[in-house]
Amino acid sequence: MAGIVDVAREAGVSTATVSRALSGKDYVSIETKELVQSVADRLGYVPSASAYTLVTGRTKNIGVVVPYVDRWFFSTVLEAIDRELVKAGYDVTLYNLSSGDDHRKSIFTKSLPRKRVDAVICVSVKMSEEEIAALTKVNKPLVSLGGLIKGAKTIRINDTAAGALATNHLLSMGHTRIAMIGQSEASDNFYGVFDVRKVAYEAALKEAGIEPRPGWYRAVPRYAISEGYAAAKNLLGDPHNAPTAIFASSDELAVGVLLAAKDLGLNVPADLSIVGVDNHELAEFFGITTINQNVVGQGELLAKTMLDLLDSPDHKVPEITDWPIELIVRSSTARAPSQA
Amino acid sequence: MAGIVDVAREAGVSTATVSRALSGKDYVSIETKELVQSVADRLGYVPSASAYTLVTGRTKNIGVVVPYVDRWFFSTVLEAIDRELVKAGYDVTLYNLSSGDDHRKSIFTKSLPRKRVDAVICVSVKMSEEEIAALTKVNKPLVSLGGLIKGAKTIRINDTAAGALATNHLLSMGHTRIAMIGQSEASDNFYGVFDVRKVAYEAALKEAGIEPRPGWYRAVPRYAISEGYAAAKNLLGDPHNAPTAIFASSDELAVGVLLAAKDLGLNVPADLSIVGVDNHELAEFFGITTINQNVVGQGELLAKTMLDLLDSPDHKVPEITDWPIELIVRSSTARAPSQA
DNA sequence: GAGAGATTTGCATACTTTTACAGAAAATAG
DNA sequence: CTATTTTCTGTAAAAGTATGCAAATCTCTC
Repeated sequence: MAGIVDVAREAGVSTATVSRALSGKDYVSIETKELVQSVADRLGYVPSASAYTLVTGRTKNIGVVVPYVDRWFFSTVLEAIDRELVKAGYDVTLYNLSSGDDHRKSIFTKSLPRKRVDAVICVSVKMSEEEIAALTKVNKPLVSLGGLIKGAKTIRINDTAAGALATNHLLSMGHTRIAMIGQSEASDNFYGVFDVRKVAYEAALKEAGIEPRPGWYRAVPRYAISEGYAAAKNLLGDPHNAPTAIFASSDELAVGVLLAAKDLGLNVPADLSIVGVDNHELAEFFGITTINQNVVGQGELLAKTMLDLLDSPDHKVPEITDWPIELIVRSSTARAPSQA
Repeated sequence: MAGIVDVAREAGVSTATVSRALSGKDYVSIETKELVQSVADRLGYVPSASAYTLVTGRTKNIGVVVPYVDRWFFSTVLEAIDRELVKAGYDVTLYNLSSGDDHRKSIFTKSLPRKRVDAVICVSVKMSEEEIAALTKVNKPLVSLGGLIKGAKTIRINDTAAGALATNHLLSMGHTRIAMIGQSEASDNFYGVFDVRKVAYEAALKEAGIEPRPGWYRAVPRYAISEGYAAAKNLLGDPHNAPTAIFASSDELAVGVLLAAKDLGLNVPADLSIVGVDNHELAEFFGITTINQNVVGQGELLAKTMLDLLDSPDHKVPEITDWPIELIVRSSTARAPSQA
């Protein structure tokens, strides 16, 4: 457990010189620098992070708040964020909201403001007014992905555009019987997109002169293959009154739809067109037409935005950045079957 | 930015009393306690983590090292670990080795020893001798999942038993033409199980008097549906010389095998039996016979073991704990087809 | 009422590092 | 060769909290 005084004594210099030699950001002769360096190595000296933080106020640590970590979107974006931050010399501590509501409070009132982190990144978390206030009060940079946090820089995809893009793609191919599977507002943690995409889907239908049928929107609690499968089985159950196209709010749901269709003997895309969202790895494998939202890219931009903010806190970043989306057409969509 | 001195002044007591009142672990009258509490609340005082750490030596923070975070096993186990640690009042900082090799070194030589964490948990990471030495030198509790780290408490499933269990299940149903798909040693980070399970599979075959065919073991770089699909297409390509059963080293691979079989017009389990490993959510959905390793349970035990160690460092924990596994028979395995 | 014990508080120190300040030595300019 | 600037190093003062020690108050008991 060698401290800075040990290496100072051993090297025959003051602790100030040791500090300067190792940080390398001030005048120090080349010889002493090398001497100190070698002594530090020999003693296995590593500066104490807490002392560093106490005196500088910087932690070199960023908090990342997520609703879950064991779901595709979040683990993927977390990986991307981590990679960027780590490149810049930051550690990341994880604040997982799914660990329980009682814990949630302590995250926002204790952990986050406790000078543990230099900044916080929120990924699709729904926060209360007080929580936002608690965070902004301590005056830490705050950027957010997806969720809408007043006063924080936010990056998101335009879910209205996404819903319209998917629906219009199907409409343009002659479909009029279009159903949708989206996420229900199941969790307090997750800033879901359930509503926005649904509204866009319905608006696009109306624009085309089609009245949306209430029974053709299905809300599922999670983006999982099994959920998409069950919902699709339901939607497609009655062959005489089934949609010819399904817009699934995630690719995992879309895969479930595809499998359900196969099990029902339906031909995709001849009998049923499917479009998903995400450009998940599975979408490529199953040939599913999807809306690419490049989750990794979003995570990287998020992290870079945060680093910018950290470098120059006064640097004005636009409040909301819309991340581009694009339709990727694969083999799960085709023209609507001619009305038999 | 109220400090302890501010609340002390405001409450008309000493900082020592404030500290004791808020920590609640020493004599302090009920009135002063409440007074201090209310003043602290009013001022929005939260103790500085770095000052606390500096004086106590404890960080209330645990480092978790993973090879990746965006893969099922790791995000699942991470979620479980986090939940347990958070319950006990610890934060977790994430050290993701996939962020690059240059960064990897700094994790083990800088971040981890820098008194940032009270302990470290390693999940299936392959570590060099020096890395282990660097960690044990700083004398921090270290527990490991899966990987084999000399001197650290390790929890793992017995992969030899897993390989034997799967293979024997197939043998017991009369299969003699059994192939296997496993993970290749692709990554420097990941302490893979490729070898152990393969050896067990071959041993079980030999024990049954069957000589394993080299071409019937396929190594894939990742546990992904697409990889399993491709490997299976390959294995099953020649109908006259195809296996009647495939042991896939993960359920995701097994799903890929299942889909490949379907595409080839094979009936599962009549024509082909499949057994996976993990008891992944998908295994239940697809009805795949698998070896349940209860990843969540492993993560929880891992975290609890760590907490035990933190409470009583001298408390002897067995070096290696074998986590129980069990065969879950579903509809993907059946007796071997009678030799036509 | 006195002594023993329990309870309550304050004083002062320690934890480890960075950095402003100042002074000394070396380099450069005129 | 002096005056100025640049380079180098040390001294000392923070940063914010926990805690050992001592002093003071209170509660009993005999």
